[in-house]
Amino acid sequence: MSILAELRARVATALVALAEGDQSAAEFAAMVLPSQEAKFGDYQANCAMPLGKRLGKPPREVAAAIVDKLRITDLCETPEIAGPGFINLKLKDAFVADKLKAASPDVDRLGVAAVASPRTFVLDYSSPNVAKPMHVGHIRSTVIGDALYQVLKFVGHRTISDNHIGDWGTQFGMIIYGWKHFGDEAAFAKAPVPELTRLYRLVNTLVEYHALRDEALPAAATRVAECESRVSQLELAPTPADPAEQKKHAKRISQAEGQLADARREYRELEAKLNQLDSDSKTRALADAHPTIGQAVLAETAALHAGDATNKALWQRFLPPCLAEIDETYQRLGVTFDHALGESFYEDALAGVVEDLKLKGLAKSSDGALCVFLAGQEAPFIVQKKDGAFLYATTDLATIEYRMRQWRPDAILYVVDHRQSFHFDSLFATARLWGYDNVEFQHISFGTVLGDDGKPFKTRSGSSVGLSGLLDEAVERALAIVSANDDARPEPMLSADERQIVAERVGIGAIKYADLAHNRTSDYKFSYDKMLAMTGNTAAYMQYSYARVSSIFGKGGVDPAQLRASSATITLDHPAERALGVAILQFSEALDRVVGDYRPNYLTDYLYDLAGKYSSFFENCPVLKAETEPLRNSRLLLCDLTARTLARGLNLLGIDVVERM
RNA sequence: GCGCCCGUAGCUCAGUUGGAUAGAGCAGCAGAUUUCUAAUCUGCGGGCCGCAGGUUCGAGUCCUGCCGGGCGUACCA
Repeated sequence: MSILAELRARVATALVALAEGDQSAAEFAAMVLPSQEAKFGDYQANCAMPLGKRLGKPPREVAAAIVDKLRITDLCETPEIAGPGFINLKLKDAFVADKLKAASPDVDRLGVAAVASPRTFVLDYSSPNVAKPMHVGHIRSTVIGDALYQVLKFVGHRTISDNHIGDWGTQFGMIIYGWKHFGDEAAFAKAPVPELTRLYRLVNTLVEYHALRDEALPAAATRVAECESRVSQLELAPTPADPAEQKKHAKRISQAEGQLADARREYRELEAKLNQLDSDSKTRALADAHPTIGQAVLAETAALHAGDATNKALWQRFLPPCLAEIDETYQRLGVTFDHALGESFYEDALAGVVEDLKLKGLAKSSDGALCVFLAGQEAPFIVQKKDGAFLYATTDLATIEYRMRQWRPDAILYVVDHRQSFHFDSLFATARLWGYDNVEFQHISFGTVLGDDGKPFKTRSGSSVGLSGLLDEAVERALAIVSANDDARPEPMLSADERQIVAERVGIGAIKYADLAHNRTSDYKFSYDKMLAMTGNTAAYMQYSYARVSSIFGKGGVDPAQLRASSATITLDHPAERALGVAILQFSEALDRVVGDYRPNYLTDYLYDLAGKYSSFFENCPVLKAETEPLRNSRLLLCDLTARTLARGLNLLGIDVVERM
């Protein structure tokens, strides 16, 4: 149990008589939190104020009553009542020291106990589309999902990761169409994935061309016309006499003008895009030669789904090299999955899902499509198109059915970007109506990765940035930094091979850490310079902190394993030693917070704070040159615990450390 | 139109579910290196937490209304 949990339990016990019942006591006990400032102790109980309100007694009096009932002399100094009724709790140095000593030999878990009642989690993350190159958004899903998986597992839950690969969608119709019309057997034999990517891009461009010309551009033109007429209508309308109405009227006009400007800009952008495609004579010729390519692609997809022998054979031929390519990326990221059941896995279940939804009266026909209409939602959740084809809504429902039957999870987490929140709201609501109302569904949504311009991260030419190129660049930059730094030393300490290993870990770590350190719900700007910075909350800084702590053992000729097993004790006389010691013990609290909100950035924040506490300790407390042998050993034990906490924390985030850098 | 998310220092971002004087890094200024990794550390300056009300012992955090931005919104995923 974490110190926080222990303190809450003690406070809850003290509160039972005061707060009318166990449940209420636990509620108020939850108001025990770590203190923000050292002068307020290590933890504070904030429950006396609201409780005083409820009991109609002065909060300080209530606080005194709580303190009177509190049995914590084994953990804390005498509690202090401050301000309006805060109860400040300061841990006894001896308690902290003993707990650290007890955690020290626990090499893997650092004294972190497994949860008392484990739950079963299915985690759905990464989910790339086969044949469509992976991009930054996939990294974020992969990295956040993997971190949550590792943390949940570490704290003792049963975890199942399942990579829901998109291997059955329209993109395959594109590739099949592309292969039949533009395929190059020799190129495929030589390098299958690049050839398939070429076909995907080509067909996608042609489909886009026609969609642009026949639908998007005319629609934009209509919108411009609508906006124009609205503006002129408003301008012609009589100005109201009432000043307040006048203001509203003026605002409406300016809003309409703003919308008009937006519509015109959008039209110009689409027009420019079309012109660009038009000006490429090759693209233009191909587009003219394939006027109904959009429908044809859907037809190829439908044929695949219907079991067409040719298309199925092509699918079976194309899938393996695509999966191999994706696996290569996972290998580089150090990510593995328990299962990778793609969309195609559910092919046979889809008709049954729809049938069952109809049978239960949940799905109704509307405009020829089978829809689930949900309370409070205008747009229906479509489970079968009017042409008979199934959608990802159908697959997702079939997936829920399978996962519930197969693994009986308490929770299913989907790590998918925030733009799909509407889909997941509908999916979860439908699943509950369907009978899966006893499971926690969570859309672990995350924000968009932006470029320097504040727009979604793209290359200069506007295409999305390929994943491997992204990793390559990070590693390349890391190598330059590592080398420059090492060269600047009086005597360089790293061999060329070592530099390469360090660069790989620092570079990949930088990208992962940047994804994890930001609050997942917000967008963030992708910047190599920032993520590879040696100061601030970055992987490089954390890895450096680790290397710095670790080096002490080599320098001092100390074997950490022997030290842990020895009778050496820990003393916490210096404030920096004490602060570091308390921080180490709070590792499990950080993990609890990650699990509570599914937010890995609580762990990065914790690790950054821990590294800061270590820096302060490092500045103030000589370790190898400590005045006495016991003090030296005590400090070495702190260093060892710090190093292992940093390494374990980073490891849970999927980031590797190095001993020297 | 409707729905969801966001607005915190010049910039990039945190903010422990309502707690005490709002924090980091970068950038700026001033310091620390015969030292255990200076890829570091210490200090200073910098804030009507978008605006206006409300809820209460207490609001960056909750509610309402505005302003500004992003995303989504019937057969792609």
